[in-house]
Amino acid sequence: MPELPEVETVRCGLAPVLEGAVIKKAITRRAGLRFPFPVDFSERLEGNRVIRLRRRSKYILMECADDLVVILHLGMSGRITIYKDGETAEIGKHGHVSLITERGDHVVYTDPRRFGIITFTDTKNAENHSLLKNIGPEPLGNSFNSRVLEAGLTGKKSSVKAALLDQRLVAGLGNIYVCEVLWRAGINPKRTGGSVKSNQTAKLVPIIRDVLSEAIVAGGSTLKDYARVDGELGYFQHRFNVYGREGEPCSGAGCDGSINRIVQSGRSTFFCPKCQR
DNA sequence: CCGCGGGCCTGCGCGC
DNA sequence: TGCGCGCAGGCCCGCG
Repeated sequence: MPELPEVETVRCGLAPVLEGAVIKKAITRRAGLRFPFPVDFSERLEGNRVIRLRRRSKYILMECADDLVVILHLGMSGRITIYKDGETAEIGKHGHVSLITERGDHVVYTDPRRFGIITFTDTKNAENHSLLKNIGPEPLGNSFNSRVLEAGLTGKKSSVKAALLDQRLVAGLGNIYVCEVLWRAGINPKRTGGSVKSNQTAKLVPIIRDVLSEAIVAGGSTLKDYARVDGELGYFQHRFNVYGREGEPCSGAGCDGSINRIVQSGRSTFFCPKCQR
C-alpha cells in the first residue's frame, strides 16, 4: 500500500496499541518475507516491552527494551490490522505475523505479495542499518530544503520523476505522490532532473511538504477508530489529481488538457502535457 | 559513479 | 466460465 503518508497513518494507529505494551506472543507463520525473519524472532520479542514507534521514510521502527529495534516495511501490499482485546483476529491466507500484547490486543501483519520486511537491529545502530543508512532527508523535517534538493537534481541525466523516486535524494516519495507533486509544480516528468531550474526547485520543496502532509491528514481523518489501521483508507479517501486518471480532463485551473499515461523505467507516470512543461 | 532493467510475489480486472 | 495478459503503492541487485 504504502508511501510515506500511509506509513505514517499506520504508525499513528499502531502507537496507542503497542507503545508501552509488553509482547506476550510473537508469531511467524512462514520463514520470512523479502528476507528471512530473524531466527530468534519470538524469543527476543516475547516478554519485551515496546517503548515507542518511530517512522523513518517508509519504515516503521518499533523501539523495544533490551536494545531491540524492529524494522518494519510494508512493501507493496503489506497491511496491519488491529484486533482489540476480546475481538477475534482474522489471520487469513496471508496473515504472516502476529503480535499479541499482555493487554490482549492482537496485531496482524498481512502481505500477499510478500515484498515487505520485518527484521531486527539494535538501538545504537538503527540509523546505520543497511536498509536505512542511504536514505535521504525526511521531507517534512528541517534538513530537507531547496538547497539540498537543488544539489540532488543538479547534473542529473535521469528524469526528474526518477530523481524524486530515488530515496537517497528525499525519503518517502513513491509513484503516486511523485506524480501528484510534479503536476502541482507544473513540471513535465520527462524532463531531466538537471534541467529543473532553481526557482522551480524552490517551489518543489513546499509542494512536496504540502502533498504529503495533506495526505497524512486525509488518512488520519478517515481513521475515526484507530482500532482498524489500514493504510488503504488514505488512498480510498484521498482525491488524486493525476494518478490513475488517464484520459480524464485535467483539473488544473483554466486547463483544457487531459491526463496522459506513459511508462518511465517500467512504471506508470500520469501527467498533463498542457500544464506540465 | 550512474542509470536502467530484471526480479521478487500474488491478485485483480480485462479481452477473447 | 476459463485463460492469458498486463497491471499494481517498493526496493535491491547486477549489468553496461
